Amino acid sequence: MSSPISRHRPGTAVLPKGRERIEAILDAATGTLIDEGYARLSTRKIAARAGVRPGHLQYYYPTKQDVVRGLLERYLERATHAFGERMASAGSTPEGRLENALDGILHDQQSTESCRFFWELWALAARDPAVADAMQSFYRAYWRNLVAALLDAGPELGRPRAERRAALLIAMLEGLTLFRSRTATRELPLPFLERELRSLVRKLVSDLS
Amino acid sequence: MSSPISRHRPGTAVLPKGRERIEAILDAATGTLIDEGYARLSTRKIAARAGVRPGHLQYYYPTKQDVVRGLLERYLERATHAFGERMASAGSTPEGRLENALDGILHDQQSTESCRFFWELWALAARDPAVADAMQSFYRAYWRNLVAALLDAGPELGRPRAERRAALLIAMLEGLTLFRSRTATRELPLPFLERELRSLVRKLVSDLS
DNA sequence: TGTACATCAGTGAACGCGCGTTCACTGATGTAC
DNA sequence: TGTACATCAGTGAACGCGCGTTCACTGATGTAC
Repeated sequence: MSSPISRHRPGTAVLPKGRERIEAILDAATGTLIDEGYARLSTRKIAARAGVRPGHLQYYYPTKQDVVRGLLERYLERATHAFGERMASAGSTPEGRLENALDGILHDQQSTESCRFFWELWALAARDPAVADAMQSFYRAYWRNLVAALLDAGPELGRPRAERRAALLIAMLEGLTLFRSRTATRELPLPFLERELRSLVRKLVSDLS
Repeated sequence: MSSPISRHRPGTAVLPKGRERIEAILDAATGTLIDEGYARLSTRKIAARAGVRPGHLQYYYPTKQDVVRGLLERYLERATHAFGERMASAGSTPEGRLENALDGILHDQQSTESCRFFWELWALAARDPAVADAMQSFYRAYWRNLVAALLDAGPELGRPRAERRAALLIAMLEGLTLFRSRTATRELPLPFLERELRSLVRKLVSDLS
């Protein structure tokens, strides 16, 4: 859960009203980060968007850095949770579960917002150790889930190979975000790319060479 | 070549001294972008680093946006050129050339600076259409080169399939930058990842399914 | 149930700062005759 | 070769602005008795 550092004492109580404010602030911060990027993100904009006075923001988050860390924590927690749910549900075969997970990831990527959000985070992680830590633990969870899914679908792979392939798969999926929007080339339509990706995943699960 | 917009008239001449200044300014801007990120990049820092007065910067680049576009143009031109050279040289077999290109890319990724630079660019491209355009034409060139290399090494692939696989390969390579530094998980050592990547590339070249 | 008090939530003015950019100006360099 | 002039390069002060944060303060809400 998001744990703001209050103005007065770190362990101070937060009433329902306060909890709502915190959510509003993190929503506003996330929205502004996505809409305008970190370079244009300011505490005053966040405050305005959250319907709060500039000075009041400091009551919940003493510094700008704290807000960013707060929103990051909340976002990644939710993402990790959603991913776990997706993997757990929709049982059927192991291969089917893997496909499900893939569907979910690719679906998330369709939103420009979530792509933008991660692009900002990658840049941010290079500057702020706390962001880097959060990202790392997010990717670790992501990776472990994928390793498990690969091993489930192809137990004969062996753990080391599954671990490497899961990492490559994540790299590819993250890199694919660049082919959304206009960053990378758009000469080849995404649906074809996705089909090729799925067949590649099938290879990653079965090929032992 | 970098084409600055002078203060007085767009088509104005640039003397040797001016050309040196421009290089110094772009060097300073690139360095600051890498060291501090776009969020902390300021014209005054660039000017200071380039050994130029704040007001003088505007003589060569009227706005901050112009400097950024200038440095981007220069950087991507150089990168494209270097990549082309690498592909052209070191003849031997088509497979060998592909390996060479791969070596070059992976080698570049070893520098934290170049990773950081691209992370900034991805975030930036989402905000500035000019940056997005530059990135897109860069990736298009990159992609075309890779398609040619794949077809060279495995003509039986056919162009459409080679195009898709080249795109996936680029996505994976770009995504791999996240496994450098601390952004993604570091539990599995990179050399192993790279070995797996190379064997995957061999599959991409030969597998027709 | 009413009162007193501690705690939580919110306000408004102000601070000092670095920013991007402008502008009138001076100096240096090239060019034409 | 010397001079006059156009052009290029560089200076320094100043502008208005939005920023992150502080602080003394007020209002609202919960809690103990």
